[in-house]
Amino acid sequence: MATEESGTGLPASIEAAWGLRERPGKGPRPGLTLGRIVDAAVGIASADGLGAVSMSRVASELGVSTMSLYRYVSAKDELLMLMEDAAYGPPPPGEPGKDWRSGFTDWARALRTAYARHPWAVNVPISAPPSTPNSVAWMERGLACLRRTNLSEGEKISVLMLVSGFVRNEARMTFDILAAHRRKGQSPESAMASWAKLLEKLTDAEHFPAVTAALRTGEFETPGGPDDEFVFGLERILDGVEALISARS
Amino acid sequence: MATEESGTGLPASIEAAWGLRERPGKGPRPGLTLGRIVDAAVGIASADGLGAVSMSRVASELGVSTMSLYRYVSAKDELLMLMEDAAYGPPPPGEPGKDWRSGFTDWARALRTAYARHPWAVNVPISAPPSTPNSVAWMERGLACLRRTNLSEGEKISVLMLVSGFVRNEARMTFDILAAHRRKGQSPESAMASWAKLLEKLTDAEHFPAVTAALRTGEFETPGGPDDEFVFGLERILDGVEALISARS
DNA sequence: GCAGTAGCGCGTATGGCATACGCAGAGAGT
DNA sequence: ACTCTCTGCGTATGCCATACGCGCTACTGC
Repeated sequence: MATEESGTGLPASIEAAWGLRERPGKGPRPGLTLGRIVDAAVGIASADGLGAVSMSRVASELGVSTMSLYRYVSAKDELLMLMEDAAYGPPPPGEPGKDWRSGFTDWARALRTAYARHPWAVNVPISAPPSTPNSVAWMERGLACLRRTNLSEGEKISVLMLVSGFVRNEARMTFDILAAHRRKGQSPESAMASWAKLLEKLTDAEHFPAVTAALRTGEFETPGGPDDEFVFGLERILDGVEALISARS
Repeated sequence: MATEESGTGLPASIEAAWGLRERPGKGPRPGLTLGRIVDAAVGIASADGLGAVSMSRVASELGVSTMSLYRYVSAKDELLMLMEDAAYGPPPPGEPGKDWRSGFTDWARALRTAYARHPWAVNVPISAPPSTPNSVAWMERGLACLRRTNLSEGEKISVLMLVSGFVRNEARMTFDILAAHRRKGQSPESAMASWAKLLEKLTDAEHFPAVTAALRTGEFETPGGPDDEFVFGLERILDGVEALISARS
């Protein structure tokens, strides 16, 4: 069975990404590397979106046949996992002098930047907790920011999941919806405004008083942009975490 | 063009879901309804997952040909939007006497319950802000919980997005990863534990000190279950919102 | 009552997709 | 030199969404 080895339970290609797995010097030399395959797939996704990534497209980009790829990757979702890992890249180092909150804010912003650079990454389906090299490295960096707090280890992990989930979700909303809006020929800036217009047509004050009230203030039209939405959410969450930390001391 | 009408910019089938669109008594009586199609699709998704929902499968479930469905829905993603809307269902009424926080907590828990009933719904790709009847009704209810706070309308919407995004993301993690784990033949309870085992094999104390420290406490093994994770995250976020509300008064 | 016409169901066809299977040749270890 | 494993890949299967156009239905205006 090519899907397991060394008892990690991980797919073979993911083990290869961790640098386990030596070449058994038997048959012909491989003409490809996992890295080249992943790079080609990432290039396609960056150019034409995740939907354009097909095994045959990746293969033809590399000048090989479709089925050759299956010598390196046992299924397409392994390739997707590796693409996501490549999208994250190694986490930024992090400055040791900083308090947990500003360090963690940097971490979250850096993660968001990674998604901004590779918007397709938010659409990779997640079927397992983080287990690729860069994912775990990001997790390590995030936990390191929380090291000096009085949170329990379990709480640190919960906070990490909470914030990374927020960043991912926020990135998805932002980059995905804006991209879809652009695809429909509208300018990305007009997304909120045309949503408001739509809701005005669909809702009436009797059945939707709260929505109507929100629409009346016109604040849909001046949302301040997606970046403000990100900052707002992150600040709220970190305020909540800070409250927990304070309650502990 | 069948994709637009009445200037809402909405797909025809979504307008139909809003109850706009009268039948122009011209041609033969339709043999199907949008509702029956959506119900069939939901049934398939509930039984075999979202991936099992194909136009031909839905059609054969209804005893009609594949292409008949396209008289009611102009593309598969419209069907998916309608399925998602059906998964939410109408929001619970909400008790008027409650303060914002407990009302909003109820709202979030109810939303999570809706996802728990239809785990496939978290995998419906989002390409637009909420614009189906039940989505907007849930939004109305959520905003109503925040009515008596001193937040601006824009902030209320931001808070709503923050919390609904959290619920969706948390549901995805929980139900999706557990389902994948179950599919691999493992018991859902062992998911966290086997992740910990995996990380122990992949990380060393030199390169991953924080992860190693977290693993050493053994808190991975006793995570308290996904429900605790949900409650923890929600409490943190609401603490943050509460801090904002207090700062305003 | 009758023609026109819009809406309906559906058969057929196109062009994608992931991937199972097995073959031919490479090349290291014996 | 022989064997055995690993390589690349051609072929084939069975999915998928959906464009197009035909024959039919049943209501509207005459």
